[in-house]
Amino acid sequence: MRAIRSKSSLRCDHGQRRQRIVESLLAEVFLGRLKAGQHLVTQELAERFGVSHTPVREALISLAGIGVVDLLPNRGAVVRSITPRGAREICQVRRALECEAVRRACGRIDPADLRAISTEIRGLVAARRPFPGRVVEKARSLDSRLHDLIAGSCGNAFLASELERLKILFRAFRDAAWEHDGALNGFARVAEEAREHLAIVDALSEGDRRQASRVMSRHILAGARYWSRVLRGGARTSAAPENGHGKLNGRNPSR
Amino acid sequence: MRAIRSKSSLRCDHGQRRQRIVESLLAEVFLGRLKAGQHLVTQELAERFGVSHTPVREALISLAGIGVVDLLPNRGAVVRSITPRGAREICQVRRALECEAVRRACGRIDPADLRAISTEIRGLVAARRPFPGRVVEKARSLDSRLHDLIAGSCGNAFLASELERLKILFRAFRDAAWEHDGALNGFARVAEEAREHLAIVDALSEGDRRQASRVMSRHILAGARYWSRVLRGGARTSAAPENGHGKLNGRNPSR
DNA sequence: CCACCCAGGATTCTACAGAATCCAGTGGCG
DNA sequence: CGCCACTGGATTCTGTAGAATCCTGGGTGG
Repeated sequence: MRAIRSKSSLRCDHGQRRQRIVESLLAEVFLGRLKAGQHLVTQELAERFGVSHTPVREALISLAGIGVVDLLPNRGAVVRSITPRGAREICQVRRALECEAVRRACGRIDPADLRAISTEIRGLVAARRPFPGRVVEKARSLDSRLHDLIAGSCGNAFLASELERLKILFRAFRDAAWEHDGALNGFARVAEEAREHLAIVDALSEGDRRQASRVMSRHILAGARYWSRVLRGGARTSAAPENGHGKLNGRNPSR
Repeated sequence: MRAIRSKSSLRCDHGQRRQRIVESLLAEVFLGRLKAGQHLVTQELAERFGVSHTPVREALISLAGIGVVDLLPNRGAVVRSITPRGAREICQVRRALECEAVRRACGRIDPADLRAISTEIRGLVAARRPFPGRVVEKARSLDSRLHDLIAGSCGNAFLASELERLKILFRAFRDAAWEHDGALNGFARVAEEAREHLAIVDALSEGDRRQASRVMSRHILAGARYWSRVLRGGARTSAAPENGHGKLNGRNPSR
């Protein structure tokens, strides 16, 4: 049975299956294909991914560690509800940490990196007409790069890893919002975001911690407001109320 | 083979073994029995806990999610080094989040709870002579209760769960510090801590967010300074330099 | 209404394959 | 002659699969 599987296929993803499954499931949650409250059945997932149930289970444990699913003893995993309230809560935490990071990064970032990213942001704003799809993609990538630069330069590796974790949870809302919104308000938001990014970069360039923290705070809150507005205006709420019938009582979460 | 094991022991914790192992390992890390850099071997742990290696693997994945161990692909788990730098980093993150929490908790906490905890703190300070051991224990419990009260009242469940996670990591330093310090500077710190706690409670009672955040920040930093001082002054550094020659050979048995 | 039973699924156990490390023996070089 | 790099096998550990065991929830009959 194992001989049937080609050796090369085993070699190439040995030790990576759990991670691959984690990423696939994350993507599905973020794309809304797996809705909040949905019961994740080990065996189904195993068949779908073409592996046995053990790595699936381990992937679910990892996801529970990240906070994407809840693990109920002897009953399996359910996708954690992403309520508007939960989104707000995550944004608040992220705001606190991003502000801390940007304060600490002040004066530590290589000015050349700042200039480079500043140039790119300006270029993005200037050239956003011809290829709208690409522009959105580029905007995401720039946002990610700026935040990574700050996290990486804040001199606190633990803080950086926490921000990375939050970014994963964050993408859930961002991508869901983009999907709902399409190109409706997206451009306005891209432009707004670019302005916020420039303000952050400027504050960093001048070494003004207080200002950097302030504009970062505004940036996170503006993003949160935009996403929440789009999602509320959209067709669905991304929350699943049907698991509220009192049975999944909080055995203390296994993480 | 399985018939030898008594059925009752199997039945009583089925579905909880992973959790039990996680907690045991956490306790051992915190008590210093498992030192930073130490290699955790699946099979040994399985034998020690009387289970197979699957739940042990899953427990290690959970611990990696918390951040207590590092999972190296194909090489297993090692207890994450607790360097002075890492401790400082965690403290910085915790400070940011505790300040955020206390700001949000301002005006939301039941005044009766505040009065009760305030009374207990004063009682602790007054009565700290007769039973020194008990006093330290009580001080820990009070600290924990105050922070839990704030986290639980900040109106942000996600923030509360993040703080809970940090508290777990935190205990590593705190308990290590207590162990080193014994009763040397402990009483001074207990008294100091009590004053800080009272300041926090007072600020909360008055609904002064800015002040609450300020004293909370000072409280966290003072604790960090105390622990770092004790650990530096103590006999060992709580980091394991002996595996620094790049090999990480797991020859030393894990006990 | 309560006790019992059954199906579905979660958890754990056992066995085995792949990968990394370790160690001794060998040969080259100063 | 002694020391170091390299190589081959042996060992140990991790990762995966399939089977066995156990738990939960719902249905059924008294």
